[in-house]
Amino acid sequence: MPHLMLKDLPRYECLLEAAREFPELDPTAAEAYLHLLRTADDVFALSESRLAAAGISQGRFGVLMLLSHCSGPRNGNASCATGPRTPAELADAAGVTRATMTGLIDTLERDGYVVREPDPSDRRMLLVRLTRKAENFLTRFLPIHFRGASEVMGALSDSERKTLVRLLGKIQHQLATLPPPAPTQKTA
Amino acid sequence: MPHLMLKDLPRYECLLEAAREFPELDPTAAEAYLHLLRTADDVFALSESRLAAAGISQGRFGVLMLLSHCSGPRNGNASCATGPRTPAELADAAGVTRATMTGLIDTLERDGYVVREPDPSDRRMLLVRLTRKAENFLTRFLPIHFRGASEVMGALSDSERKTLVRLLGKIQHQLATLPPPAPTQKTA
DNA sequence: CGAAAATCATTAGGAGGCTAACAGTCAGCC
DNA sequence: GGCTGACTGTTAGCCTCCTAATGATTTTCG
Repeated sequence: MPHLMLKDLPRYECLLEAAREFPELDPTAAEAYLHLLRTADDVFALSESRLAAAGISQGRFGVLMLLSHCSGPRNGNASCATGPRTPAELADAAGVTRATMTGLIDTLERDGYVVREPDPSDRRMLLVRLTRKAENFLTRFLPIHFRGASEVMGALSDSERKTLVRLLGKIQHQLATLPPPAPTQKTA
Repeated sequence: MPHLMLKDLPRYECLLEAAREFPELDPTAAEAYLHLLRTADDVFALSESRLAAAGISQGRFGVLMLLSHCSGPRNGNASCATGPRTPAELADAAGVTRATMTGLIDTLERDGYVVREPDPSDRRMLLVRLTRKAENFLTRFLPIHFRGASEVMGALSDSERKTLVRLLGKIQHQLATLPPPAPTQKTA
């Protein structure tokens, strides 16, 4: 659900002009910043529209993906081992709250994609399982999804992709070092 | 309000493994694709948390930004000329529906950041205007906002920023050439 | 002139986020 | 054996986004 606002990015001259008023505005930084958000938003929107055409939302699709690579036969591969099964594990893996995951599972269960089953060993817990319908959906849709990603990234060569990943990695690393924001003081 | 799901990106070996099952999955494309969405989501989340600390949401902030560079004195610069004034113009500029803009203006007006005024020349229309409170807010917050963007992009040198913008531009161009998705057929 | 079409902003209802509070269940520790 | 605390999933209420339908107004054109 992209909502970046600012559909049309300001042109570089506008950034330069704004920088005269705000010395904190670094034009090249702002340009890269806005392009990053804008491009990712467009990519996200395309993915979402494809999912919507298939009748599912990003959030729900994410849950199906998380469940898919654990409901199949266990592969011994340690790197891609058992996935989440309980609502709490799904929430942690997806990066949303448990309340949100409850809502997602509600709609997925209503639409017949998953079922909740009690955990025999701990009555507090539930186990979420994909239905046949969900497996059929994934079998049908995942090729479309992967092909879509390949098409988007088809604009870049292999070395360009590596460069992009490297630059994004630097940004990620920078994000990890930045302190969390404190509440803005009302009075100067 | 980022909700990318997939908090932890799959490792490259997992992509390779998945590619054995799905020939449509191009591992380097998927890697770049996921990193792009993930990084932008993190950047967006940081920005949102700073805005939340200042007591405003991304959507509302976007509206204030759109209104800010038009309510001031008219500069003759054609590149940064008059901004939107009516709810419909704001919705178009922001890339949201008019109904959504109505809701945003509702809360902004409730909180005293904007006022609605009737358009004297067309009684269907309204003019949205920033209040003194909103201008004070922007004066106080924009430096924080710009500094935040600079900090994030501080991870990259000037040439790296140029490279990033260039690669993102290629992706944007590719997006523009891709056809819009058709509804997924239920039957193969 | 007057009816049809277009455009305006809004409302209603749904989805997916969040926080906070809740009842049920398990584990530990006197 | 029975508290206490930690953990489970859920509920309730709020926010922002969407689509679709509505009423009011302007514009267009026969």
